[in-house]
Order: sequence, then structure tokens, then C-alpha cells
Amino acid sequence: MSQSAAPLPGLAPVAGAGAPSPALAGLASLPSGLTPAFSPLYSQIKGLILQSLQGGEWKPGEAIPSEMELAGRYRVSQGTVRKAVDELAAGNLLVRRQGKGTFVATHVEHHVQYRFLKLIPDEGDSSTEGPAQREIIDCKRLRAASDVARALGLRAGDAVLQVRRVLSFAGRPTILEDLWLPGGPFKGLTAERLSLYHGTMYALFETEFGVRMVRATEKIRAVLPDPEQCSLLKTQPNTPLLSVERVAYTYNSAPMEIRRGLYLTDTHHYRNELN
Amino acid sequence: MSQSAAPLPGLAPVAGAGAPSPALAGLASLPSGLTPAFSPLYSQIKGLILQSLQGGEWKPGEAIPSEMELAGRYRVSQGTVRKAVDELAAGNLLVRRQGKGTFVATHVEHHVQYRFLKLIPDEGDSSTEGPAQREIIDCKRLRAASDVARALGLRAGDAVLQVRRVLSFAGRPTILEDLWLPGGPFKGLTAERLSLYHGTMYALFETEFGVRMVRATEKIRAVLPDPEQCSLLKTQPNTPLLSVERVAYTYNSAPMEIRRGLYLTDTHHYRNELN
DNA sequence: CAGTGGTCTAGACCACACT
DNA sequence: GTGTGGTCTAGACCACTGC
Repeated sequence: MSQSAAPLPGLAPVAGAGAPSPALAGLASLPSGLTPAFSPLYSQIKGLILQSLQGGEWKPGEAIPSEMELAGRYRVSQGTVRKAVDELAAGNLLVRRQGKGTFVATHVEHHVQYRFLKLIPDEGDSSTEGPAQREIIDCKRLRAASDVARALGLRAGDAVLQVRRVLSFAGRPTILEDLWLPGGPFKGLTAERLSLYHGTMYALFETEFGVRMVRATEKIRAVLPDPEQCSLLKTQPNTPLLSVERVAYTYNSAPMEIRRGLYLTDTHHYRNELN
Repeated sequence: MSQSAAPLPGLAPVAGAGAPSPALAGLASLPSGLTPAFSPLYSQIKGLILQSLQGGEWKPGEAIPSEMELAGRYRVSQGTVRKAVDELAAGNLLVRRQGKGTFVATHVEHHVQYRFLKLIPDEGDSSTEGPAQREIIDCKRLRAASDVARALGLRAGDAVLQVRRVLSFAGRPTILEDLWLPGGPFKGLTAERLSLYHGTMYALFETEFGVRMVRATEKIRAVLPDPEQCSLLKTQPNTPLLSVERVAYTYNSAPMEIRRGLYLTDTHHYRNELN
């Protein structure tokens, strides 16, 4: 069949039947001498699925159509859909379950409670220590400082929410988090709502605000706490802490959260796997 | 074709020709009521390739046989070999290069100089700051303490090498590393040899000792330096440092190195990507 | 049982690198 | 051109889930 470099049109052209069938018609010739930027079919399918994900056609936790169905919709073979779904599943956007279907990944009911938190107790596994106690210290609306605005893709002065909370393990304050959220998507978020919700923040963002975090980057440093941080973590001023600055992104790689965590690492450590 | 759960025998049974052909004969029935542990063909092929990698049949940097050739050798289709190679490539054990072949991954000529070092300068990319200056402080032979022995899979008292070095960026000491290596595989390693070698330690391990590190885990904490560490890093005693304890593994997931790094994070940070 | 994802094959053709 | 990996298809069958 033809494997053209042309992008998939909104509605796929008609496909042949018996023999290997062209799913992509020979689109209009390239506009100019630019690089053709060959993109394989499965990659274009992946893009289309991603669009449906972004557009909310399938919600977190729901099943997406079967591979056969998608193959029919996009006029490609099942194998091609499969490769697209494979990559999305590898990126934790979809979850395959044999015999049941393929589902949109979710932070809810994700038995691993904290998807992005890599702090674990030094001995034993984190399941032995039980869930963290969460205390919301503050949740206020304010105007974005220039650095926060830049990191969130906003303009300085735009409305942002700032949340501060403390996580404790076995009654011991261990994590102090400050986070900033764009005011628009998170309109209506209050300290009370945060306190009442049972589940992770990211699960709340997903179910209450339709914002699903997909990816994040972290910058880690060692720092000393200021007096206020000391009192919140009930620690000495000369206790070194891990500073973890996280930027979390939604589907379209748009930053939707900035979070700065201070981790006490005398009984826990940040675990990382390198490949 | 038949997709049995039987493991691939040393020499694959004869395959049919025209129709979908059985690569796995119906092996002897299961010994007892244990779980059959179904393993797909491509997964078994992956294991065989891994064995060849471990056994040194193909050395780092070399090309492995073409997919067609491997398909012939293992009596399976090219697609099955492909899936096996795909997974090994995803795990950074192999590197595919279109039009050229598939190569055994290597730490040498790996233009990204430090495969496992995630400390990067705060501004700009690491390419602008140039290579690190390396200074070997010490390299001595000793008997393994019980904790080191355990982590390396040795017995307490076995011979180990301990190396200490400092990495500087732009003349500024930034990283202090202590590392322990099993005495056997690294017999003959000296401070001089380390100093003279141009390239990363892992490249040296690979070319001079035939030990290729494939995977690693890190435990990260914030700590304060002791006086000796202070003087080596030319820093104040109250400067918080990142403590990074790494265990690096070879092919068979056997630990082959313990490394404890102290990172100065005033001008650099540890960068991590979460998916 | 039907429906879903998962595996395997065989064959065709494309993109790329080398010679 | 030849050989390599890369894409795509069509069809068959297996493994798992739930009705």
C-alpha cells in the first residue's frame, strides 16, 4: 500500500478492499521545498486518538472503542491502530486490559496512590506505612508573579490559586508543598473542597475540574528551611531538606501546575530508576 | 500457528513452510500442577538474544545479525524477532539505526557523555558548560564491610575496590563520589588507569573490564557534609548537599557497582522526568 | 458463547545508508 | 543497486473476561 508523508485528512479517504489498501490518498503535492517530514500512519492515528482524548470524547476511566472499531473508523488495519495504542499505553495515557478493552488512564482508583510522588520510606514498602495524613494550610487566590506566570504559560498578573499543605506519615510532618494553579481551569477550588476530598489532588483535578495531568518534570536540590517552613515541618533550622520543583502538564503539554515540595529525608528517600 | 507456552529449546524445532508454521513444538506436558506461565514467542526470543548479549557473542558497539538472519536462526518470522528487538531497544540494550543495522548499546561514543548523571546546570544546557574536570582522590583495595558486601551480592570480607573522586565544572568542585566495585571483575583497576582514561567510568568498565552497566537505581536524600567532604568540595559545613546512592546493574541484574555521590546544588540541579 | 486484546505469520513496499 | 530497519496489511489463532 502507499505510505505517503501526507497528514491524515479530517475524514480519511476511501480505502480499497482486497489488496493492501491506501488509507491515505496521495494528497496535494507539497507546497514548497520544505522537508516532507514523513510521518508514519500509526503516528498520525496516534495524533487523532490524542485529539479525542484532549477533546474529552473519552473520559478518564472509560473504555475507548475496540481496536477493530478504530481501525474501521480510521480506515487502517488493526495492526496500525495497535501500534498507535501501544505508544499511548507506553506513555501512560491509555491502559490496556486483555479481554476487556483499552481504557483512558486515570489518577482515580489508581491503586498506586501517588503517581508522581517518589518519596518512599527507607525500610519496607510504602504500603506498610499507611496513607498520608493531609492538612491544607492555605488556599488563596492571587495575581501571578512573573516567574509563576511564565512557568504556567500565563501573563504576569493573571489570577492563580496558591495552595499550601503538609503531608504527614505516621503523624510525623514530612512534606511541605506549595502549589500554584491557573485560576481559569480551577475556578471554584477552595481549601474546604480540598480538605473534604478523599483521594489524591490529581484525582480531584480530574474528576472535579476535568484536568488530567499526564507528565511532569522535576528539579531537585538540597536546601535549608526558613523559619516558617521549620515550624510547619516541626524541624530544626539546620535540617537539610530535598527541594522538589515540579511542573505538571496536561495532554497538550501545556503546564497546568507548579508544585514545590520540601521533603524531610531522614526516614524517607526519593527513589529513582535509571535506564 | 501454535502458540504454546513451552520454552524455546536450545535448538528450535523444524518449522513448516507455506502456512503459518510452528516454531515451538508441543513440548513435554507440564511437570505438575504449577502455573503454565505462558510466555509468548517474542519474549523467549528476547531471552535468547539477551543470553547472547551476556555471553559476549556480540560486543558493545558491534552490530548484531540482521532481523532476517535472526528470524532464520530462531525459526520465527521477522515480525517476531522485531518485537523482541523492539523491547531490548526500549530498554537501551540495543540501538536500532535505520539502513545500517541493530547495534549493541555502549557507554563509549555515547555523545551524551554521562548516561546516568542527571545533574545539570541551572541555566542553559549542559553542552555549554563543557566537560567536567575529573580528579581521582583515591583508589584502594579493601575487604567489603557487610553493608557493601550485601549490596554487591558478595560476602563480607571479600575484596572490593573503593574509589573516591571529585568532578568539577568550570573549575568549581561540584560532585564528590565514592564508589565500590567487586574486586574480581575489576582486578587491575588503579588510580593511574582511571586518571589516564579519556571517557566516562562506565566506558572504561566496558572497554577494559568487559562490564557493561545497563540499569541503575538511586536513593536521594538531603544531607550536610562532614569536615572531610567539606574540604574536598571546598564548601561550608552548613551547605546542604544532595546525597545520591546509586546501585548499578549489568545484564543479568547483578549489582556491579555502588556509588555514593554528594552533589552541590547551588548552580546545578538534579533533573527528573515523570511519566 | 462472543468480544476484546495479544501473538504470529507472510508478503509487500518505503526510507535510509553504503558502495 | 543491495541490504538494513521501518511501515502496513490481511488473516489466523490464542488468552482472557464476562455474559
